[in-house]
Amino acid sequence: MNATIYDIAREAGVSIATVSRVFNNNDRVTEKTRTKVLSIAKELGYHPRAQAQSLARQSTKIITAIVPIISNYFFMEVLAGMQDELANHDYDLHISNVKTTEDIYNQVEGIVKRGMSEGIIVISIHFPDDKWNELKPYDIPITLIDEYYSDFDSVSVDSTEGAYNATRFLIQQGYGKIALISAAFDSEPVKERLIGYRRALEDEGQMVDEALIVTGRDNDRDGFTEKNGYEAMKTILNMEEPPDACFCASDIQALGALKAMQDMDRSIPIIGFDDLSFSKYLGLTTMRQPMYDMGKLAIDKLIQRLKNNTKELSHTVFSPELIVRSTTPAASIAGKATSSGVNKKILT
Amino acid sequence: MNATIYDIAREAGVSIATVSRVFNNNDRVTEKTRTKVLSIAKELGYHPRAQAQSLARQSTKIITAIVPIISNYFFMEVLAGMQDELANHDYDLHISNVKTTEDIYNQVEGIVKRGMSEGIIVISIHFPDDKWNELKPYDIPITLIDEYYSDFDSVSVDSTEGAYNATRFLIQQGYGKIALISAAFDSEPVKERLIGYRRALEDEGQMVDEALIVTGRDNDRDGFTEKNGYEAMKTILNMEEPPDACFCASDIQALGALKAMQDMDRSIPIIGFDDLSFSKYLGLTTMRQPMYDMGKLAIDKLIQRLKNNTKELSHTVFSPELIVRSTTPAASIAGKATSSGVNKKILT
DNA sequence: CTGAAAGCGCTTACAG
DNA sequence: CTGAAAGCGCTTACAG
Repeated sequence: MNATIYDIAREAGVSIATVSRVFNNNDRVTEKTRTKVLSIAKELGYHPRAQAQSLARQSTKIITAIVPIISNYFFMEVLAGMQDELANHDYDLHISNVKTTEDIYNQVEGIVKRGMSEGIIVISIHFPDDKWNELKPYDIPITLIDEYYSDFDSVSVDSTEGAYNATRFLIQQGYGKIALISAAFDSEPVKERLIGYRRALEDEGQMVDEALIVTGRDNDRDGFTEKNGYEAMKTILNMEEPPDACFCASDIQALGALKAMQDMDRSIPIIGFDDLSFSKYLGLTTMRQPMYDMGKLAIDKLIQRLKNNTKELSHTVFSPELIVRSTTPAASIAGKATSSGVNKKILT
Repeated sequence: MNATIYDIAREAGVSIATVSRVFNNNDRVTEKTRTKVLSIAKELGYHPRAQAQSLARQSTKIITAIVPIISNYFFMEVLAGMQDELANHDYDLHISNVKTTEDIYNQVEGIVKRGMSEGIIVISIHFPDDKWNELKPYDIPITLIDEYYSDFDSVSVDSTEGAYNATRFLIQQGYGKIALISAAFDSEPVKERLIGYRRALEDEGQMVDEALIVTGRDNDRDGFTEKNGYEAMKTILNMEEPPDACFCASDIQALGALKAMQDMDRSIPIIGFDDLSFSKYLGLTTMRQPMYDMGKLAIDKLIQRLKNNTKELSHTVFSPELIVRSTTPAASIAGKATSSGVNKKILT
């Protein structure tokens, strides 16, 4: 069952060039020859070997996605979008995940150098400009997701704006003292969300109370875990003077925070960030990142560039969209029962 | 920056064989030669091309995972386990997803034939035995996840047993009339769960009431969606004589079902199936599938076989573990308030 | 329409 | 320790 083009050629009484042409749908082959080759190929279970084609064609038809870790809802949704878009094109998807415990740049560079793929999508990896710059000479198209660098195509979300709007929304709903559940402080999106949070408060003439910026102890996945949110909310609810409402850096943490409220039988309004597929079913108000679309668009951009490397750079920055659900009732009505079953009680 | 082994050899004044040996850590190279080659390689940004190595070595160092669709929590957790285990080995992960709208077998066979990888993991794809048998002659190790075929290594979960125990648990908790929220009836795991559900009722001397077996209209992802569960639960709660409790074929549907209960401000005990990472934070009682471990184990088995193809076949069948949380209080106390905030009211 | 031959970038016995 | 050469399985000008 490991027939090669030579076996087919011999059996069919043609040259290997002809066999190759048949499999490449080259029209300069008689129908008769084609039929014969195909039937023999089928008989012998022949199929062109991917690596040999890649080498001879100098093109691998593979796109590599580099991700820091796979078990994360954000990546999953992005990946889903990538897969769906890829289905429309003649490329295979290869996934390389880099260990965040080792030098990330070296790992990324290694993947780029190996030349396994024709194009690369880097998801949620943050480098200073000079590092990205070092990657340019390899001359392989790179598209960034959740990151910006001037010389590569990119698609990202304005986290600062999202955090700003989330915080303002809470203020508009009538809440004065707003906490922030943060994730790892050295995470790039977290930094941006912190800026938006601070800016919103400042624009309202409020002093930022650093004690109100909390995060859980769990630092797995940069703190973007249910557990982290759970711990953070416990901290918040145990404060001497708890806040009136809370902006949470991610939906997954918000889920943990919601559970903490239930366990303590208390509740404060909360808004998340992401809009994961299950958030709708949690009644969670959140700032939506179009993750699936980001994945699709990134593949689209990369493939466009693969076709035409001279096309101008394209940077797309999505604005997170406010999705109001039931975890953020207006302060004026917050004392009353809500149908969500979540905000049963508002702390005073 | 597209230096090849020839460029390095020329610059270093050695043969390409020597350069190759340096990069393969062959010890029959003088330290001096090695150092020189390495420094020139670094200077020229050289790195062995993956495809060329694969072709020459007749080994690709790639494992392909074939999945029907990626945006599914089950796959995501399995994939996470695979990635983590793979990190301990010298293999790259390639992901091919097959379209369920086209002939799945042909797609799988095509992937196998292309010879891109040395080993294949097939996740949640179900074929009759003769189809799996057709794949044997290709002589590439295949490990099945969530499926069983006698001649390939496999790791799966006993869905029937899980459903049986879930149903019995509900009965033991004191509920008499138990509904089943099913997903697509032609899905293999769903079929098995249905069997377990029926068997449990029969063992209790109950007639199976077909009207109590419902599913939502949403048939995306075989019906394993929040939406499907939401719809199904609405149907259930709108019955003339609603059931006392409900076994749900998946946690993701259970999440939708929980939301339906909230929206209708009613509630019945519910048990799910999967134990997704967020289920804990929903307080959802469920039958746990060790998805992450399944992924790890599958990679482990595949790599063992890659090392020694004569080792005997290994089939692992996990038993789902009952995880009791707050959505399934005993009937005797169900009327009282629970701290979960979910079972606020039990239908009578 | 078809074939002979070079080339893709490596690895690896075989000699020395 | 090192090199010359064959080979991995294809593709693709170049001729005819």
